[in-house]
Amino acid sequence: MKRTNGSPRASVGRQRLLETAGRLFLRRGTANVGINEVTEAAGVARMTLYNNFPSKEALTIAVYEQMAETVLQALERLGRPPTEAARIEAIFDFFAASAAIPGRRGCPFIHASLQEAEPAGPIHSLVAGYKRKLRELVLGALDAERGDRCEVADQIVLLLDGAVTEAYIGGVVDPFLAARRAAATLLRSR
Amino acid sequence: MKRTNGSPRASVGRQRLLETAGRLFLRRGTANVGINEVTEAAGVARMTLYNNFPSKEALTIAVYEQMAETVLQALERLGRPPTEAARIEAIFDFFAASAAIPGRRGCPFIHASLQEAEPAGPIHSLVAGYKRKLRELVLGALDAERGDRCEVADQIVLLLDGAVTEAYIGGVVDPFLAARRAAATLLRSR
DNA sequence: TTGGATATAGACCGATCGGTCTACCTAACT
DNA sequence: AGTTAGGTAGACCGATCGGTCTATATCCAA
Repeated sequence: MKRTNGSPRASVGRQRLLETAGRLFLRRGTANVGINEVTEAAGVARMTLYNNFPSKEALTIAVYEQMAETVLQALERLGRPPTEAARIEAIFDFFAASAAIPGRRGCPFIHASLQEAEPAGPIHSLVAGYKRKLRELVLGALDAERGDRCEVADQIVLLLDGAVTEAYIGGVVDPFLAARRAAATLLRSR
Repeated sequence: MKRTNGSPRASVGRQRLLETAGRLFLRRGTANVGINEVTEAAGVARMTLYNNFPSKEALTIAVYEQMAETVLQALERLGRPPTEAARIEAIFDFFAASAAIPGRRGCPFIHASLQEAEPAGPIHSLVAGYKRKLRELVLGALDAERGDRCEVADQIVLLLDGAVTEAYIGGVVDPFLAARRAAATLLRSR
């Protein structure tokens, strides 16, 4: 066999497929990107996809699982600035930079969920889990003594969702400016 | 001819198609609902669709144009409660009720935009226009003397977007409660 | 060197899609 | 009564999709 040691799952083709599919799905949506396009862009044979994933749906799920891990890890790597306001600002910085990348279509996870035909299913569960973890992360960035921590965390998540969405849609001129100022006001008025 | 008076465009089949397609598109997305399903559900022949619209895309645009008109008219029909706070509350009531309808998948316009393969195009323009008009409507509900009207309007739109989205995703337990309280705080801290 | 697992290109399949065409029916106006 | 526009049912078309199969090439380990 080719590799005696190391997980056979960690093939180079598999990782290339995950990265390429992720990039294409982000820009056009899971349903609008075909198997042929993914494999060709990844420089991989179509059979390599089906040797690593049982179906396109399985590839899709793996793509967004990895993407969620990557995003949450990047957020944790922001560290812990000394003040609550700075910690929240850093989170807004992260998502503002992310939303500004050309080709972005709002939150990639919401995009994935809205591409599905049915509202339930593994992708929807994955996205719900990601958003809950994001909320936990925001909660952890708030001062522990704060009595309204939970509500403020919810509110900041809503502002993030709204800002990322409007950065794509364009109904609000500078959504991240508005969202940051709103968050600052909410933090101040404890 | 069948009808000498009245616009021939206002055919019964055309309106049935718009309503049926709107209902199906809302629940499953424009790309996940086929022409056959729309015409069968509308109780209309496939040719009736193509006698009233040049293509599925044209039907889709007409559906969301009518939907935007309907939503904005319903919001204007909320009237003008005496206080600013009550006017904003009424808007949140409207969207909370709308988001609670079974089968809803967040904002229907964002859903439509994210179903498209490409980020530009008529649907995206339509959605951007709708969101701008929504922002204008919120702006009009704020006290005229308020110096921070524009920013607060932006912020409330972000909260609405976030709440409608999370009502679908489920990452926040009671998104409209959090959004209302955030809006109240922002209004108070002028 | 050889055996065996992996990757490759590409033909192939059935299903579905948007869209067209045709033949027929119905019902209102002259 | 006859004309005619609009609606209907359904066969049909080309394109695309996800997925399978096969024959060939590659390369590591024994």
